[in-house]
Amino acid sequence: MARPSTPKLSAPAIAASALALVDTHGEFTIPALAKAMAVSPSSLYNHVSSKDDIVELMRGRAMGEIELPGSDGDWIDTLRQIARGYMRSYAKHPKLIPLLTAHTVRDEGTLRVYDLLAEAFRNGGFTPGDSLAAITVLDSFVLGSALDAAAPAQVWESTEERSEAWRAAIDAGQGVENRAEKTFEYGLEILLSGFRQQAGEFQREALPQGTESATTAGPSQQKPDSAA
Amino acid sequence: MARPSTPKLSAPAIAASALALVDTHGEFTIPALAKAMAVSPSSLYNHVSSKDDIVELMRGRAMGEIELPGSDGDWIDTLRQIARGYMRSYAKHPKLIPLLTAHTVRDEGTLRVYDLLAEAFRNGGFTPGDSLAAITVLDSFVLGSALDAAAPAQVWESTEERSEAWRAAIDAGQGVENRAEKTFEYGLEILLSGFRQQAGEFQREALPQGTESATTAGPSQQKPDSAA
DNA sequence: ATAATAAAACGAACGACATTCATTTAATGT
DNA sequence: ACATTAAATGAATGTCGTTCGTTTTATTAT
Repeated sequence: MARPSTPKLSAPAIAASALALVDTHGEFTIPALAKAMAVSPSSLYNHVSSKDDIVELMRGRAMGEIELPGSDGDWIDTLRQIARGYMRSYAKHPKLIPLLTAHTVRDEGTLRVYDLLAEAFRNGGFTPGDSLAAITVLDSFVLGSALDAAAPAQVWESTEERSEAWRAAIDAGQGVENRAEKTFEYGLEILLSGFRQQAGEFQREALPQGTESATTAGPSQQKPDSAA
Repeated sequence: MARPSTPKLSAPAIAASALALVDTHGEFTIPALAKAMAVSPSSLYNHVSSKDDIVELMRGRAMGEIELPGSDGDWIDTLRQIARGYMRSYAKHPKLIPLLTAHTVRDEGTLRVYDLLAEAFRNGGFTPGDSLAAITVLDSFVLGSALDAAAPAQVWESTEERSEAWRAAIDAGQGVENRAEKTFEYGLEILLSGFRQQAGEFQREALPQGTESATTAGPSQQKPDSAA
């Protein structure tokens, strides 16, 4: 076959098929992808420059589904929504994550997330240096959570030869709905509480006396206050 | 060459050479490893059953350097020491991490860490269910931090076309000594504070006073679920 | 001591993979 | 209409992970 009337391939189509392949089989290979698209392997290179390129396209596609909040609301709310959207984008394609971690980020949509995070922390009164640290912490947690959620058959199955406390924990986790998501929310609230507290300390330092005015950029949000 | 008087290979030696290769080149391949050991590629299979097997050996070697605390001290201190040791083991071999994330944990030394974590949280008064959530959160953060530290050329370089707040944060981070390590400590303390606070709430709930017995198990965290 | 067995190296070979290139044919622009 | 570009192809290349049969040497049992 030579050039067809209607093109069989395109960069987005390749990304979509590759993502579907990864979602089902956990890995993808050029021959397999070509077969899935009913095409010759070499044909792919008319639209894509390398396999890594395809991985980067998949990242963009997975991240494209994220809903980013405006910067109008409370900065903590903004952080929470970004982190959730980020995490959910990953959670939709668990098998993709190990591929992404081996490669450098180039996707514009992904980089845009860091802009919003930086602005949110600045709104919370963080210095640029503290913002970087906080962004890194949040990013690390989201990435780690995604990885953890992507490895279901990992540690969580091997109760052989393990401690009593560990087996009890595993047993308690059996049959819980959306455990990964709930766990993520749990850790996220801890981090947000820490950020909020730090922001409060900024304000206290800035004031002439030790008064706790919660009025300006207020810690308006309540602590998660578990079980009450 | 046939069987030599003194064996040129052994599983530990292969792991060591492979780890050295990964540390320097960021990747390793059977031919490259064989060449580094002055040996034929097929010879490796007399001591190792697959490439994944070698990866698992590398994990054990990297984790073997961890110093695990006894369970005598304060449970928060125990958690801190475990997390630090875990993180440092990873930090010594940053290039190794992307390889590990693609594979399931089998190494006994690594699994032992989860035993200690479970015991520490139980000592802190955590229910098994809450222990599992907390362990997962801590594990995710450590893993994500290690990944973040392993990707130096990642996001942190591209200040092109980014927001003002982001560029300011990046600038503030330039030239900081041990930024990754400091950032890890920062996030770790936030998490430990959250755990400590939750443990305090356990105790308060356990008191006979104004009891409002709420939830029984699970990551007793409720979504504050923001609007917008 | 000698014979049998297992261990440790090797080279050759296989199948899979990522990628390149020359070639063919169709669409597009002037 | 005609030149140029785009999109597919098959063939070919080099690498990689792995298996197998072979050879030589240690080790073990008798």
